[in-house]
Order: sequence, then C-alpha cells, then structure tokens
Amino acid sequence: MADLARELGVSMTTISRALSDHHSIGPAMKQKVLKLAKKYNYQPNRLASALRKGKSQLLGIVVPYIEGRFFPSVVHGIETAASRAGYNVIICQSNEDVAQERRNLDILLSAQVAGILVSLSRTTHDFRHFEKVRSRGLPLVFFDRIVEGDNVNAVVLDDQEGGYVSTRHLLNQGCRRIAHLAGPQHLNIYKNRRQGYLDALREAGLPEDESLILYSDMAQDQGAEGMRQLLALPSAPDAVFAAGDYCALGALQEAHRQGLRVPEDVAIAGFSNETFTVITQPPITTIDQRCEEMGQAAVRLLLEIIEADGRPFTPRQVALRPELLVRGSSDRLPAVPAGPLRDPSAKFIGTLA
Amino acid sequence: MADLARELGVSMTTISRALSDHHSIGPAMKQKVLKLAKKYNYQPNRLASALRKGKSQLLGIVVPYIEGRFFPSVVHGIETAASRAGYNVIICQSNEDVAQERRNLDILLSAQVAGILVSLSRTTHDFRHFEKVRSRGLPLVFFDRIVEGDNVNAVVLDDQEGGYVSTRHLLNQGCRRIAHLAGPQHLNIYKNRRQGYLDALREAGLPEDESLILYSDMAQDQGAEGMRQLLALPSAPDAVFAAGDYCALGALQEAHRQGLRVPEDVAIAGFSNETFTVITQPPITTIDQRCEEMGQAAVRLLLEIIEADGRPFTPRQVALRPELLVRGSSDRLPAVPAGPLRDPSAKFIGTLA
DNA sequence: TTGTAAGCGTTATCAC
DNA sequence: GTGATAACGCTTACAA
Repeated sequence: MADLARELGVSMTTISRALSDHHSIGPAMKQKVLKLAKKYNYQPNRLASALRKGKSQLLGIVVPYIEGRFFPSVVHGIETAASRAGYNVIICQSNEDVAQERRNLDILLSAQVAGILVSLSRTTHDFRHFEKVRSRGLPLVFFDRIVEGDNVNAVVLDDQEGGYVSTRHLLNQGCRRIAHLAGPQHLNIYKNRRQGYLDALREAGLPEDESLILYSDMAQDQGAEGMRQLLALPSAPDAVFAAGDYCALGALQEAHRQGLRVPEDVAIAGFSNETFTVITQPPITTIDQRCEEMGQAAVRLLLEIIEADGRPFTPRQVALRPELLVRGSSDRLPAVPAGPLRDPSAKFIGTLA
Repeated sequence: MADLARELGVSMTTISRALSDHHSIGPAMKQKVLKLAKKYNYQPNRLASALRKGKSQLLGIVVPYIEGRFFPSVVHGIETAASRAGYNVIICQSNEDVAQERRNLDILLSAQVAGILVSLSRTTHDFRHFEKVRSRGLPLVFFDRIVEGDNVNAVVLDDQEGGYVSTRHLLNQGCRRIAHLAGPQHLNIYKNRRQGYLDALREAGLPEDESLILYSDMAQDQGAEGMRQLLALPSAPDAVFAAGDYCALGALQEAHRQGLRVPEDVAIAGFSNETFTVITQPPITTIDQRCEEMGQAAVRLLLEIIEADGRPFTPRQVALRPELLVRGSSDRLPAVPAGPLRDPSAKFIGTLA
C-alpha cells in the first residue's frame, strides 16, 4: 500500500479508501488506484485489517468429525453459505472429546473468528466452556447436536415431523399394520421419530400396538432380526418404518430372504437418506435430513447475530422440515400427477419445546 | 498483556517471553506470569502474532467440494495431521470451477496462510494462478487431482498398483478368465488401473484379451450392462475386475439376476471402498484409496516445505500404496493363516513417471 | 475529497 | 534476565 501511495503521490489513507470502496473517494482516483493495485499485484493483508478492525472474516466450525454422510454435507452447506457472504471457514474436529472441543474453542477465540458454529461432541455434558465464548460476546450457533434450552441459538432437523410424514405416507399407501424399528429412546432423535410415528397412527385412528415396536441400536443385522420377529407374529405387519437406513436395509434383505415382495407384501421406509438407499433393489424410501440446508440455516442465523453487532438478540431455535423421499420400497400405488413443487428452502417450523 | 505487565510491574516484553516460553526468562517469573494469565483468562491474539511474525498457523485447503466419500476423508486426515502439528485449517471449495479456484487462492494468500493444499477443479487446464502462489514463496502441495510434472509437490494414490494387486488377488483365487470393466481412458486413474490389470495378467502369463475389457463411465447400470455382455460371451469370464465400486455393484446385481453365484461362478472386485461395499450380499472386494493417509501425507510434505523456510526444496511426488480389501465377492478359497501385518503407514513408492 | 497520526496486540532488536 | 522501542499492514477519528 505504501508503494502505491508513493507512486501516485497520495496518502495511504486514500489508497485504503479506494481499495475498500469508501464513499468519500473520487471515481477517478479510485480507478487509478485499482489499476495500479492490479499492476503491482497487490494482495491485501486480511490479518492486518482484522487486527485493526477487531473483526475477522472467519467463521469457526467445531464438529465431532468430518466423516460419514452427515457432517461433510453440513460443512459443505456452511462453507457455501459463508463464502457467499464473504466469510471463510476454519474447521476443527473434536473427535467426540470434550477436552478437544474446549481446546478448539480456545483456538477459535484466539484466531479472532467472527462467530462459531458447533455440533457437540458425544462426551460433552458440561457446557461451561461455551460461557467463555458467550462472555466474549462472540456469536454462537449450535446445530444438530445442540445444547437444549431457549437461551441458545440452534438449528436441528424436526425428527418428529420426519416420523410423522413417513408413517402418513405408509398409511396413504394403504398399509394398516405399520411396525416401527425404533432406536435407543434416551436419544432425542429416536424418541422424536417414534413420537411422530405414534402421532400419525393416532391421527388415522389406529391403535398403538407395542408389539409392533421393536427397539435396537439400529444396525443392519438388527434390522434383519427385527424383520424376522415381525414376520413371525401371528398377524404380520404390512409395513415397517425403521428409524434408520441401515436398519431398514437389514429388514429389506431379510424380507427378500423370506421370499416376500417389497413393497407389495411389506412396504419399508428408512431414515437419513444414506447414499446406499438409492442403489438397493428396490431403492429404499427414506427421510432426507437436509444436511446442506442445515448448514446454510446455521450460517444465516449466525450472520444475523453478527450483524446485530452486540445489540440484544433473542436466541432462536430453528427446526428444519425433513423431506420424504418416496422410492420403490414403499411405492405401491399407481403414479399420481405431481402436486405443486415443495419449496426447497429451509423452513422455520417453530420454537422447540 | 498490558494488564498483566502492569499488575506484575514488569514490561510487556517479559510477559511475551514468559508466555511464549522464551529461553531468557526466569522460571520464577514465568510461573507468576502464567498463573496471572490463567486468572485473567488471557487469550492470545493470533492475528497480532501472525501479523508481527509474518507467518500464521493456518493452512489453506482448496478442494472441488466436500461431498461423497473421498474428499471429506482426505480433509479429515488433513485436519487431524495439521492440528497435531499446531496448525489450523481454512477450507475452500472450488465447485469444480477454475474461477472460484483462483479466487480461493487469492483469499488464502491474503489470509496469510503458511501453506496451501490443493486438489484441482475439473475445469482447471491453465495453471498460471499457481504461479502467484509460488512467486510469493508459499509452500504448495497438490493431492489426488494434481498438476503433472516433477517440479510440483504432489501426493496421489498408485492406481496402477491398485489394478495390479486386485487382479493378482483374483488370479490367486484360481480365476483364469478375468474381465475388466474399465473407465474412460483419458482419465489417468482409469488408464492406470487398466495398466495394473494388464501387468498382472502378463506376469501370470495370460494373454491380453480385448474382448474381456469393456469401457464405460462406470455407473451402476453400466456395470450391469457390462456383466450382461460378458456372460453372453462364448466363453464367459470367471472373474470381473471393475475400476469402480458402483460398476462392480451393477455387475454383482446382474450376476444374481442371472442366477449365478458370487464368488463361486464369478468373482467380482471393485475399486474405491465406497461405503456400500460392506453392506451388499456378499460384500464387495475392493481397493481402499487411503483417503485419510493421503491427507496426512500431504500435510507432512507441506510441513517439510514450510520448515525448509525458503531454503531450496526439491519438489517431490508421493504415491500411496493402495490397500486391497478382500471380501465375500471374491473370496473363494478356504481361510489361510494370516501373514505378517501390513505396515499401515503411508508409503513412498517412488517418483512418478 | 484528502491527509495526519494513532493504534490494533504482538514480537524482534538492541541496549542494559 | 529484563526493558524500551519500533514495527508488522491496515483503518479511522479528526483535521484540513
């Protein structure tokens, strides 16, 4: 910058203003500066700028890990939304370890990020380290694995809605005995999916039948085992809603082993839209978790807080509407003319309980 | 820092030295400073430090996107290795767009990163924007999608070796007519996998039979179609080496449709270790691309260059040894006692051609 | 519209 | 072993 100033015989102030498009700068001057900057291949130093302004163009992400289908997609969404807004992203993994999570927060604080996005590690039960962030006035948004409560900013998938629409769909296909392969009920996601399932049944006037609900850890072979048990019932179900795709896959494979046709004899639906659900035969109906939208929604919320710039901001919890993907494993009706397109943008459903 | 200095009645210099563990500092003083820093919850400002030192603790990553199985795993490996070495990582996506890739490089330059890791966008055919990086003396390492040549630092998977070990394995299983579902030969990865396949055949004294090599874009249905064609041959193959897992899956499904047993009637092997290969029945033998090791190897190389600190560094190309994962789709022999464990560390095989 | 000068938080240099 | 001071590159009152 000093070079440019010297060469043009103006002050660095003018250079700075021209480069950052300040209002009180002559268009002529601006052009000259920009041209010379290009010629000299001038690279602004964001460190210096951030240091002076006390605000960087960096957002921090803390995730348990960058593997599998979910987190990479969310990070993808975050990076995309952030860079669109002129921010870049520092990414940290906690490896499901609170201590590491704490360290990551410290690092992000000292990197002077403008805001932080966090999905909690599985071992985080004490949330005091987030107080440090809050006390520094640093915008903070949780996603997916969140701190519960209405005094935090958070974005999650509406799992109950997911269980509900999935079960409704099976009902619409004419199924009347719908079993549920449920996950560990101490985890909110599985509890909510089950609740949505029950909601749909009740709404349809069907009885809640505990013999049709089987609990497991949702692994592939547990899905197979579940299906085996269900098919051995005096009156076997005509549909299975599994709270996870691996479990649904096991169920599908077991059904085939027993010579049943899917979806004619038994319809199957899973949850999560794992990559493999489209390559099975038939492909598996499932619920998309809108990973990317979750990332984008989290960034939107974070930017709102950043832009509030210290002014009081009422914490908000956003629940994303899950998307039902109807595929061969549950599609038993003749094709119907398509309805209006679903609005693909992330939805605010309401404040969480 | 100023506060600490005042409270202890010493200069900021002393504080700085105590905090950064400078040699000329009294252990007593050091303890006092550290204690007080803890009490006041002192957070170093890495921006200021980096500005002053002219070097940040940040590495930049540019990838086409963070989706699928490959890139997230590599990023995982990069972040893990980087944070172990005290670095953090800024991640940028090029979305397979050169222009964006160029912009990303500019951003990373202006963020004063200590080094850059790049996997090229598919639309990058002109490499001039990397000159800017080089001319600034900034350490640069390519991975997976690299600039060819021996004047760049690069880490790749040895695809030819992958094709070779895969085919060798099928030979060891007693197969003698081994077909190959090949990918587009203008892409190096597919060309190399095919070459490895041919190498193994030649080594075994088997003829190269072009009627057993089918070319496609490697999609699932193309794998099925390929298998159909192969099975219609006057003398059908007893094994298929597919250059991709989706293609292998299609082949597997088609074999089942035609009532063949896998691996008894026809053995199948894929490439990439996609997640779904373990959930099929039988699970699919494949080649692991060592994504995580690739990330780690790239960081190791980058750190070496960083530590050379401007001193001449001879560019190096590293080829990682792929790992054969033998699974049900090709395992036709009785189990053999396990040999010595394979060294799991990333391997330097040699300079690329 | 432009310039002057101070300062963001740290560290390297040089002197003591 | 410790301190004073300048400097890293940029922005922004305040003044002109």
